[in-house]
Amino acid sequence: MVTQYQYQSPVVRNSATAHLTNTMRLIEKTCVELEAEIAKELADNPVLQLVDQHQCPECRRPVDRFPCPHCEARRRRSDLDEPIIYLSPRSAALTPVRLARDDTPFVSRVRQPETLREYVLRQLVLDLAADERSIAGHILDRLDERGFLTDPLVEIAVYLHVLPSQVERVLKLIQRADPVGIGASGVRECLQIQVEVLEAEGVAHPLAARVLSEHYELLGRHEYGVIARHCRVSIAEVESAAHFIRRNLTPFPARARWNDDDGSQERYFNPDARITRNPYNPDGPLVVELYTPTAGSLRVDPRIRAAVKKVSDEEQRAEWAEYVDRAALFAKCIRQRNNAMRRILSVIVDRQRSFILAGNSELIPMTRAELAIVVDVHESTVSRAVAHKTVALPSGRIIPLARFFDRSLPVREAVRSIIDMETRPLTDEQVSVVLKDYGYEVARRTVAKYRSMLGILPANVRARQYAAV
DNA sequence: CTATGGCACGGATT
DNA sequence: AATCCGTGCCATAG
Repeated sequence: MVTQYQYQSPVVRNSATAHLTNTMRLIEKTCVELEAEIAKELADNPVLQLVDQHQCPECRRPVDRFPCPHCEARRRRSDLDEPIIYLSPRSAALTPVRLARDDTPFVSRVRQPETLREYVLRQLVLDLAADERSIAGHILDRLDERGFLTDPLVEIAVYLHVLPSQVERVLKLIQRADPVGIGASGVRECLQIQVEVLEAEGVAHPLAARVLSEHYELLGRHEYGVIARHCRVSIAEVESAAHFIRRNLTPFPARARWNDDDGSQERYFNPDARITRNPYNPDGPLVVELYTPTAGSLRVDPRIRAAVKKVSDEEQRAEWAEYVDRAALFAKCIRQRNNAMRRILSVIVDRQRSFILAGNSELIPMTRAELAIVVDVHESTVSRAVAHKTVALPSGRIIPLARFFDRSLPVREAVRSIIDMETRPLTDEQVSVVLKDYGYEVARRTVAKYRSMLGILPANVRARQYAAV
């Protein structure tokens, strides 16, 4: 295998291979990342030219506004049966993200969708000294999927060669940042932190903190009577504290906000494409706006190309010719990337129309491999194209492109609706039986998995909740 | 005894 | 080749 080719590399030894590698690399990039990539290349390569900021990237006609009126006019046509895709400069649709000037790891590495790690870091930037940032980053990297930090504090300090007290300070900040309680050592500490923070915000229950710190085990076993005796208060008061805890605290803050499926809490920004209905033909094919990082298109500056040929000095000419080749290569790769994205999106939007319009339960299972065959690209290309990217749906929701390939989403949706409609708590086994009527053959164990993914408590606990009401 | 969650295995997917 | 996902088995809690 050829070593990773870099644009900075002075010599393009094998242009065919380099071309492939580069296209792959670019397909992986989200629109925002590509914007940075292009900016860098434009700065590095004097031959590369961004032509006509007022040119439609789709039809190449000069335009004074986006979306391009000509392309928009195409949307009026109702005789098309394929999704309409047009390229649109992101800057025309969205406020551009300010690109980081310095190379602080957390700004420049921002990917979409925004991860918990970045979300938390952004909140803390101002509170952290430069050397504390790397501590914060390390801690956030080490969180398990529940959002807890299982490594001992001292171990982290040793690993990073810093004082434990420093790590402690950073950890404290993280624990109190927005998904309150992440970075705790376990559920118990997590809940205690949440109570603390809520108290500071003026939301408090007289007994909650005490019950949590002194009678955590009993609370888990719902032994309210015993707790009441210990604290010398009535059972009703303990129950009210328990209710407060259930109501206001979450044992898994990371999961509640980030790994949920219901969409209400998703925090994705800067989509790579936007899907809308065709206003002129609402029942016709959907319209996809595929965002491109730049207005206009990239090309080799023709004046320079001509001038290079006339350079008499052999060595000089070779050097410039290299720039020309590299610029041409880069422009071609960008075009190819956009083209691949377009073809892939077109098929996805065509197939998943009802999912896009109606919601999770309508998702038609499809694999990246299938799509690769239809679009006639390698499956790894599809993988790269959908990785890390997000699309805005007509509803305004922004979802990861990879969600279109989630086989179990409709089943999970069914699980949710079955439990929503239940009159008495159904056990996982019973849910599994009901699912059969819906046409989903799912093992009991799998129902349990989906249920926990949805953040729905087990049947026996739900029974208590109903009783409490 | 029943319901659930952890662990781990194997097959599919990437 | 690595990762993800569904599932079976088993221990545990109620």
